[in-house]
Amino acid sequence: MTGRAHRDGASEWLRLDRQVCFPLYAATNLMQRLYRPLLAPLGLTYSQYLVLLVLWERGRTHVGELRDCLYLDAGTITPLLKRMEQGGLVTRRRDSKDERRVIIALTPHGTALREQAWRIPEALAARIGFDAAEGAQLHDVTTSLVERLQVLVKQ
Amino acid sequence: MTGRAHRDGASEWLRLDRQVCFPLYAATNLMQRLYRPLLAPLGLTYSQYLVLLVLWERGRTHVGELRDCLYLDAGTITPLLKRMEQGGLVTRRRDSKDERRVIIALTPHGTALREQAWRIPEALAARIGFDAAEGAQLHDVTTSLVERLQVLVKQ
DNA sequence: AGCGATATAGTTGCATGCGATATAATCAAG
DNA sequence: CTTGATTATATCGCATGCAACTATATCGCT
Repeated sequence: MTGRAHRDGASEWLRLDRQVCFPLYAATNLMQRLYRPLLAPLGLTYSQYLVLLVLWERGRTHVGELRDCLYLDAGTITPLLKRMEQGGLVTRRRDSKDERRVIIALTPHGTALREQAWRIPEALAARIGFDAAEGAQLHDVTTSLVERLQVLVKQ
Repeated sequence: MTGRAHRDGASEWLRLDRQVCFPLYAATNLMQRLYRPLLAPLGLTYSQYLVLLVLWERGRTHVGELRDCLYLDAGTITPLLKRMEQGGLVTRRRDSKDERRVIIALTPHGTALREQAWRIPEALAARIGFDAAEGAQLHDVTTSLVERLQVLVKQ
């Protein structure tokens, strides 16, 4: 492979508008910027909101389950849950059946937020103005990408 | 609207597997986890790599142009560029034509990294194993989302 | 020239997000 | 029963990412 071939390869592969991952990255940043003013009145960040989505469905879980559900690292989820405990959203206590585990459960305040939160995704969908087909396509493409990436990250 | 209707609405809108933004968020995190071990040998983070993509195309720019290209905030891009200057990747100097601006240019080291970087997107595409159609669909869907979100974030 | 408005970067404070490492509890093989 | 391996969280250091605010330079209007 010649130096010239390297440069030609670079021209193709290194163009910003050819990157698949960059619009994903940009969309995620912009999306969180749209969520922020909607979640701030509830005292929530986007990742805290995701934790609550899981808890509102399951009632209670443990740290590892949240980590797996949200595709996060242990070093991310533990401080996140401690901040949510400080904020009165969840409780953390060791599982008496297995003292390695920590059970995460909703406080009354965390439970009550559900009644205010359910309007947020609706409001956002309306604001973005997706029609059903576009929204479904985006959902399906990104969900299948997550499934594929998850396997690769685990090796 | 009754309390019962609220809860029914919540059941639909607040399910994690119905969220459009969550798989976007998860895919971005996983994707950066895949990039990290490829970029670490070059001493780069993902956002630093994106800055270099722009500079390899344009040669030199100023801070605001990078901020706009990458859809980042001023509070993100300035410290990022200072770290890249510390790392010997770029230079920062005031524009003599307009002292408000700061010109960002590549150092020889930053320029030379292009010869090692061009294999990264290729390697990643191969690793993820997208066929051309899937990759194109993902690119198009997320790119059009970015365009739409960009308008909303600017108000 | 003078001055208020605008544009461009920088600064501060806070919340992620992750790799590497540490700690404690449970499991498993003998 | 004991001891090494495994599992479940926690901790630490570093790099983002953003809102709010600040400082400086340029522009526009008179």
